[in-house]
Amino acid sequence: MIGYLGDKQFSSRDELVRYMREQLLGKRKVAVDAETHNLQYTQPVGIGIAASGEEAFYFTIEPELEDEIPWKVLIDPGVLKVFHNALFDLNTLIDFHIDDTNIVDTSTICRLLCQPAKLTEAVGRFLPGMEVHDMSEYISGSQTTMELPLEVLSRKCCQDVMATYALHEVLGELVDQQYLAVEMDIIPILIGMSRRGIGIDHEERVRLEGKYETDKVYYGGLCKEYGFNPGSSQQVGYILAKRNNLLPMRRVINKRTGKREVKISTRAENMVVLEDPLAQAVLGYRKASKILSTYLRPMEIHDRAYCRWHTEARTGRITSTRRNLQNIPPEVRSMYIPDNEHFTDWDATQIELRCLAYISGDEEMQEVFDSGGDIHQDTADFMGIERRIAKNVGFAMIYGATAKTIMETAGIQSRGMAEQLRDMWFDRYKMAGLWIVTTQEEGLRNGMVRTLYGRTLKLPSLEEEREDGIRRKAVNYIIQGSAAEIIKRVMVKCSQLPVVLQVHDELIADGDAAEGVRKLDLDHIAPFHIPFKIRLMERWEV
DNA sequence: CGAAAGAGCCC
DNA sequence: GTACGGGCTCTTTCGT
Repeated sequence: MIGYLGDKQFSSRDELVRYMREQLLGKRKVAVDAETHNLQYTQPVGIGIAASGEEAFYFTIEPELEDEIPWKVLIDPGVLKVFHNALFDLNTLIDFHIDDTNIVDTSTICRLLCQPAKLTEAVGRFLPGMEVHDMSEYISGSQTTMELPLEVLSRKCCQDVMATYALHEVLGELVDQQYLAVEMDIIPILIGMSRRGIGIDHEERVRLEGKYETDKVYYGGLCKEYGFNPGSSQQVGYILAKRNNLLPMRRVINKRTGKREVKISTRAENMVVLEDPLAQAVLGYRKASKILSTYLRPMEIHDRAYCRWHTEARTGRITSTRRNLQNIPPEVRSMYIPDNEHFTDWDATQIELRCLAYISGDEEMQEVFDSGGDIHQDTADFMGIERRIAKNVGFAMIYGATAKTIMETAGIQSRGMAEQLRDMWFDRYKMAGLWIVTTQEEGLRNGMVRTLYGRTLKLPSLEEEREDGIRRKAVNYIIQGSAAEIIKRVMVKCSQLPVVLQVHDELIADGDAAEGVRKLDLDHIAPFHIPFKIRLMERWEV
């Protein structure tokens, strides 16, 4: 079936096909949207194509695929294909071998412009008068698009592509084209990673499950003897309080009931210091059950590990979802195995502090990095403290931590001591310190900051967040966002390698890619030096 | 049943 | 009297 939305009338299908041929073939740019069975990724049921903001065509996808026109257009690298959320559409259309080199994505453009990325919202803002609808207006919950009358789906899809086309006309030129190109190059890479997945050694998985199951049963049994569920922080809090353990209390207003409540915090950081063996049992239980329920059990039903990659993090970071593979604890990494004997791992060493050194223009810090020194050791030597603590202070600076949190995370006795450490850090790295302060002020004034490559990151407003929170974000967004965009450029440069995983400052490829990585000269990808540490391993190691 | 809260895993 | 940036997922709890 072919659908049409526009102001033409056709007396026959042949006439429509003829017209469509005229309108679509030979165009340099079209907007595309795929409709799927449901809101999860599945098979596409139809695609919409528009070569203008005024009319669009809809093709149902049938087994015979008799209509060759959409595919002729979509496989052509000479045609710019505009999507709104290309990551989704290209993934659903993967079996049709759509060209993915000449694409652009209006949702990414919206995000780069700090505008709402949802199609209905973006259209509402930039194309008032254009009609688009959210799928939720048509279907709810478990319903599928299949249950919609064809005409309704066709009309909706046509409206979406027309809007996407128009949105690109309006916004396309407003963003930095080079920056946009990197974002677009990332999309096929992420799809490739999503589809490739990672091998699982199920024998190893079973071994690990046995180990943590034993722990869980043991600690769980201990708690059961005392009649409470260690999985319930509420029960844990009451029991431990009754046994005279000192834990922090929080007075909080329950959002649902509006009543004031006192809550006992049973977080691990609060409980490790307790003498009570029951507290330690709870911690043992939590550790084991976390690893079982989040990292081991869910893999039982899967041959390989797959996740979906996204680019919507506020700082421009890439994230992994639907079985997050970016937070696998070292304890269970051994169950991930390569398809080709090895994994090759390369990571950008201390990329965030290097960003800070470069962006702030801090010469002391740059000097340490340029001479191949160890920044944390340098800090430690200057301050006369352990490296571990110096490292903590360094991170605290990037995160904008207060003296109190430095004290807690670095395990320092007094608050005064933590303040002293922070002051010494400012003294050692004067420019960086100055930059942090001025960045906070500018962030507060402008409501946004800019990264290394010029991406604008919006900060929360004073209505949404306290001033000190905004100050911290101003600094951190620049550092984290800049590191993220460097890594994205690295990924694009590594696009010929079989990369299976990205963990923020680290990439992992299947097989021995060490030589391939070395050849790419990644150390000079940014305007400053970033050494990449390359490792070859037989399974995912720590 | 779903949302919120609390916890804990990663960089 | 004062919460460290960005993520994701799991379990419990509680109101509907």
